[in-house]
Amino acid sequence: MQALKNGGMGELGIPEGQRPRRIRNIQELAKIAGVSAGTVSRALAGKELVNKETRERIQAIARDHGFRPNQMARRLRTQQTGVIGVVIPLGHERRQHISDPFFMTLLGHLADELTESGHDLMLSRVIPGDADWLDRIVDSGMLDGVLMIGQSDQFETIERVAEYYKPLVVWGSHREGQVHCTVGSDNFAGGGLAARRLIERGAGRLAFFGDTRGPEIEQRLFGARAAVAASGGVLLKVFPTHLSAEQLGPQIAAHLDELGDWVDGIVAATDVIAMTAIGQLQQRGCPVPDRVAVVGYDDLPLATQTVPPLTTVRQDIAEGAKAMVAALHRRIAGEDTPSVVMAPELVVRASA
Amino acid sequence: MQALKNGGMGELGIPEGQRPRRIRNIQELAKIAGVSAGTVSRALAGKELVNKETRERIQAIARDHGFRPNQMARRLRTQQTGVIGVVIPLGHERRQHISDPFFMTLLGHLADELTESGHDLMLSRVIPGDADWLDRIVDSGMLDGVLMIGQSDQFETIERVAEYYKPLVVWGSHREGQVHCTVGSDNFAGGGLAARRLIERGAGRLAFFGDTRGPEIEQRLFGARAAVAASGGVLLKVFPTHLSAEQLGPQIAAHLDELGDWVDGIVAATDVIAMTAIGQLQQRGCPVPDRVAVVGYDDLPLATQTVPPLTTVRQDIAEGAKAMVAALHRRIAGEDTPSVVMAPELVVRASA
DNA sequence: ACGCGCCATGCAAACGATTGCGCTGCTCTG
DNA sequence: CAGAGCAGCGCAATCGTTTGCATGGCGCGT
Repeated sequence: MQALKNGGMGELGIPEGQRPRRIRNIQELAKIAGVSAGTVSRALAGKELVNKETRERIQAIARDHGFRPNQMARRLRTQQTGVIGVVIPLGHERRQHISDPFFMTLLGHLADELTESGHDLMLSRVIPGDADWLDRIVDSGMLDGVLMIGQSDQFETIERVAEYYKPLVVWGSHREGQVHCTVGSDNFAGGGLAARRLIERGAGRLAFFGDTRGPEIEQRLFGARAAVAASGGVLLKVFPTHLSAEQLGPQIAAHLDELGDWVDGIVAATDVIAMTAIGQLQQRGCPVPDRVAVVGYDDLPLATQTVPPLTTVRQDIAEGAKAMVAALHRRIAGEDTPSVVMAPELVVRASA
Repeated sequence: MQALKNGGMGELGIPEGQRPRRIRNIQELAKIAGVSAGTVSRALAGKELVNKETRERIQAIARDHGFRPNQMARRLRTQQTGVIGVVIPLGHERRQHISDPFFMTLLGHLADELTESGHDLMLSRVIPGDADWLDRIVDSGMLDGVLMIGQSDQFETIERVAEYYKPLVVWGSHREGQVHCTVGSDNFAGGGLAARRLIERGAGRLAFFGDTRGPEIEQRLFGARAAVAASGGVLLKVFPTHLSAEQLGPQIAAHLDELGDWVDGIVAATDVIAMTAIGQLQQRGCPVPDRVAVVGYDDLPLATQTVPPLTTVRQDIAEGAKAMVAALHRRIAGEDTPSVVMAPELVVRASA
C-alpha cells in the first residue's frame, strides 16, 4: 500500500519541481543549493555579500518550495521582533473599551502607520488586576515597543515602567513633570472650547456627562469649569457617565430624568456620549439644539452622520497616530522624545 | 558627575535586595539559586517534578528580580506561539475596512474570546498585492492559527491555502463544496428578510446599496432579488456602494440624486450604509421611514442610537466570534470542523 | 613570478529557553 | 542487608537563524 501510494504520487506526471518536498529550514535549502546555511541566510536577506548569481538561484529555490525562514528563530537571534504591542488598559470599564469607536479609530490609524514601517501589531486588552501587568507585557521579550491607548487609572504604574522601559508611548494627557511620553490633545483647552461654545449660544445651565476617573476626561471637565467660572452666572452640573455600551443609554436617561428641563446645554466627554444623549433627548421630544444644545468630543467619523450632525471638539486622530508611531520609532532607536500635545479645534455643525 | 550620580543611587538607603541587578536569562537565575537552568525552567513552569521548596524559592527570586523568561526562545523551542493572527484582506477597499464598525466590533469580541483562552492577537491589515500574501502569513512561523475577517475577492487564494493549512477560520459566506471553514450568517436569507420587510410595509420601488464584489454582500443582494421576484410588481435597482468612509457620503448622495423620488425603500448592505443614507435622506427633507423606509444589515451597537433607530438584519456578532474561536481551537488541536452558518434575524425598530 | 587584497563562502558560536534521559542518593521491602 | 524504586536534579541536545571571523581562490600591480 505504502509503496503503491508513493508510486502513484510519482506517476501523476507532475514533475518533481512543481510539487517539491516541503523545506523545513535553511539547512535543507542549503543542502539543495549546495551551499552552507550562512550563505542561504545572507542570500534570502538579499545581502550584496553573496554573489548575485548564487543569491538569485537560492531565492528561486526558496520561492519554488514556498520556503520562508522561521521568524521565531530569526527574532530570537536578532533580538528584535518587528512587533509593536498596542495595549488598552481597562482600569475601570470592564467590558467596553475595545469596541469604543474612538479606540477603534485610533487603532485603525495606528495599524496603517505601523504596517507602513513594516511592523506587526499585537493587541492586548488588559484588565490591570495585579500590579505588574505592564511589566509582564514589556518584559515578554516579544515586543519592540509598546503603544498604549488611554491612561485609565494607571498613571503610577505607567510612570514606574516608563522609568526603565523607553520604547513606550501613550495616548493621553500630559501632566507636568511626568516621565512617560504621551501624545494627545490639550484636553483642558478642549473642554473650555466646548463649554464656551454653549455659553456663547446663550446656554446658562450646563451639564457635563463623562467618567472623570481617567485623566483626559478629568481635564476636559476642568477646562469646562474654568470657562464656566469665567462667565458669570453660568451653572454646571457634573454626571459621571461610564462608557460601557450597555450602561450608557440607561445612565444618560437617568441623568436626563434628574435634570428635567433645567438644562439647556450639554458638554459630552465623548462623541459617543453626545450621540446617545441626543438620541434620548429626541425620544423625549426635546429638540436639539433648540431646546438643549449638545457638544461632543473627538470628532469621530460618525459625528457627521448623526442627526443633527454633531458640533464637537476635534482631536486629529490620524495626526495623533502618526505622532505616536514617529515618537515610538525614535525611542526604539534610543532617542528620548518629549510629549506632544496637539491643539484641539471646535468643529461647528448643527447640534450646538 | 557620573560618579556622584551613581554614588547617590547607592546611598539612598534602599537595600540591595529591593533593587536587584536585572536578570537576563534563566542561566543567571540558575546561578543565583544554585541550581541548573533546567530546574529553573521547570520551576517557573510550576512543574511538580521539582521539589516544592526549591520551586517556590526559585519563583520568589524570579519575582524579586522581575524576571520573565524570554518568550521568543520559549516559542522557538516549543514550536508554538500562543499567538493568533487576525487578518483582514482588503481586496478592493484600499483604505477603509479597518475602521469599519463591523470589523471593529467583531475584532473586539474576538479579542475577548482569545484572551479568555490565553492567546495573544496579532493584527494584520493586508492588501493582497502578490499572490502569496496569505502564505507569507501562515508560514511566518509566528502564529498558532489564523482568523480572517471577510473573504474580500480572495476566495481562490483562501481555498488554496486552506488546502494545506488547517488552523484557519474565516468570517464570511459558505459556498457549496468549499474547503475552508467559514463562520457567518446566511446572507441570502438575510437579504430576503430585509427586502420582504420593505415589501410588507408597502414599498414597491426598492434600491440596494452595497458593494457586491465580496461574496457576503453579493449573497444579500441575491436574497433580496429572490424576495422581490416572489412578489409580483416590485422593482429593485442596484447601486454599487463602496465602504470607504470618504467615498460613502458622496456616493450615496449620487445614488439618491439618480433615484429622485422614485424610490420608497432601501436595502442597505450594512448598517453604516443605512445610517449614511438616512442622514442624506433627512438632509433632503425626505422623512424616514414615512417617505422612504431603510433597512440595514449587521445590527451594530450604534444601530440603536441613530435617529430614527435602525430596522436591521441582525448577525449575532458575539456568537459568531465565539464560534470562530471555538472552531479554530479544534483545528489547532488537529480536528476538522465544518462551516457554521447562523440564522439572521430581522430586528424591527423605526427606520422601516 | 610573487605577494597583496578582495570577493565569495564556510564555520561555528551565539540567541534563551525546553525536555528526554541519566545520575545520584535515599527509602522501603522482602 | 541487598536490590528495587523513586524523587530531585543536572546534562546536553535541540529549535532555526544570524553573523563575526577565517579561509580559499583569483585578479592585479609591480
